[in-house]
Amino acid sequence: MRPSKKDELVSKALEVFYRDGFHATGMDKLVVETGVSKTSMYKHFRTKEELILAALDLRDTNFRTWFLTRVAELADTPEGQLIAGFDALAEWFEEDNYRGCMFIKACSEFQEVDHPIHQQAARHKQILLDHLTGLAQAAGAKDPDCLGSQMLLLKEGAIVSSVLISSGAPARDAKAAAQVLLDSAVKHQAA
Amino acid sequence: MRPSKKDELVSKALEVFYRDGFHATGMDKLVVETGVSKTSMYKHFRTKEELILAALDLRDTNFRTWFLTRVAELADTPEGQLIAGFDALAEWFEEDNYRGCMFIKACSEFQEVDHPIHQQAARHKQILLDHLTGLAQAAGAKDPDCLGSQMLLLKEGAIVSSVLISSGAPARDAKAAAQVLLDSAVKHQAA
DNA sequence: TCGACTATGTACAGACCGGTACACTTTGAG
DNA sequence: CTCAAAGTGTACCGGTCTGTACATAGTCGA
Repeated sequence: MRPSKKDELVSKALEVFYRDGFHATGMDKLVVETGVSKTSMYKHFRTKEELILAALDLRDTNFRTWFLTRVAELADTPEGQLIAGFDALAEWFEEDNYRGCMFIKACSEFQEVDHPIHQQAARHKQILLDHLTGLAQAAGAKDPDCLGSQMLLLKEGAIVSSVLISSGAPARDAKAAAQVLLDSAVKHQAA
Repeated sequence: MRPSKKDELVSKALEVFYRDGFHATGMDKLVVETGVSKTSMYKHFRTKEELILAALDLRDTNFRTWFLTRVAELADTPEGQLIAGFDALAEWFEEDNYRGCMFIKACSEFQEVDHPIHQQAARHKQILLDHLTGLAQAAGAKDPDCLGSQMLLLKEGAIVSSVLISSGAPARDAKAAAQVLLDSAVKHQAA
């Protein structure tokens, strides 16, 4: 099938970028790994940046789909889902090829705030934030924006820490923290 | 003076690496920015990696010195210092040239866990973690390891979020979260 | 079978990478 | 002043980067 060819390239590029980084991955390496010719590659993507953006877009879709699905499997109340997110993270951290958050890395390598890659990463995080804020609101938190932001903080922190200390432990600590914050925010509401 | 020349090179390299990233910064650019010749540069540092390690070492010293000093100025009890750390972060986020955490970026660009650069970054975080755990213990937390880890999680999360959304707001949310966690951990202890 | 058109592969351009060879300038001892 | 040792600047190495020109192979209507 023709259209899947491009998707296949993006998928493979995503894998290599995630594994080796953006600047450290040359188009030559991608050409070798995907098996297509350079010409074909540049037919589908005019520049490397366009390929990176496509890879990030795929990553955004994949990750959010996986995360939302997994969380929905683990819990069916807003409160439960906020907490379950950290169990999902813990599972992610245990994966063999876990290398941290691709969007954090993208922002590390492309730092200018107005860079398309930076902005795409920011968009991804914003969507997650909106989701968490929505859950916080549904859970009846006193200040949903604050609680949502805090949940995201804990998630980012857990991701970064898990990479830096090569351990899944941060997910557990983050989950415990989330529980305390959630209880506090909801209790405040009730009081 | 001889030793200061090398320090000067490291200092300038640190600035450029922090601003532009590691892979994106070539030795040629550093040579131009520092004004020395390439030969001199390679007299002081045998490889680029050695220069990066020296820059990270300087960063480690500078950051920890600044952080500990600032926190000590802001509070003089363990509890107060745990919270004041987030005020210090907020000030950092407001700096003009703020670009996030250099060590997170280093790990993003050099992902192999056994890479010297990765390990040096991990060491930096470990020292911070030990410090925070110590404060948590002094504050009388029930589980100092957990609380210290959570404080670090919130810090990392705030740093990452502040970069991704280009705002200092995460520091405020992280501080609020830290206060709740601290109260909870200490109250548990008393109960 | 032909011929126009599209997709692919190869080989290369021009710039830049980390790193070095070597000629040069400066310095200090005698 | 002489001369060797140390420090400096320039020009360059092979390799790799992103991106392209061009020749070839495959496809489809007539």
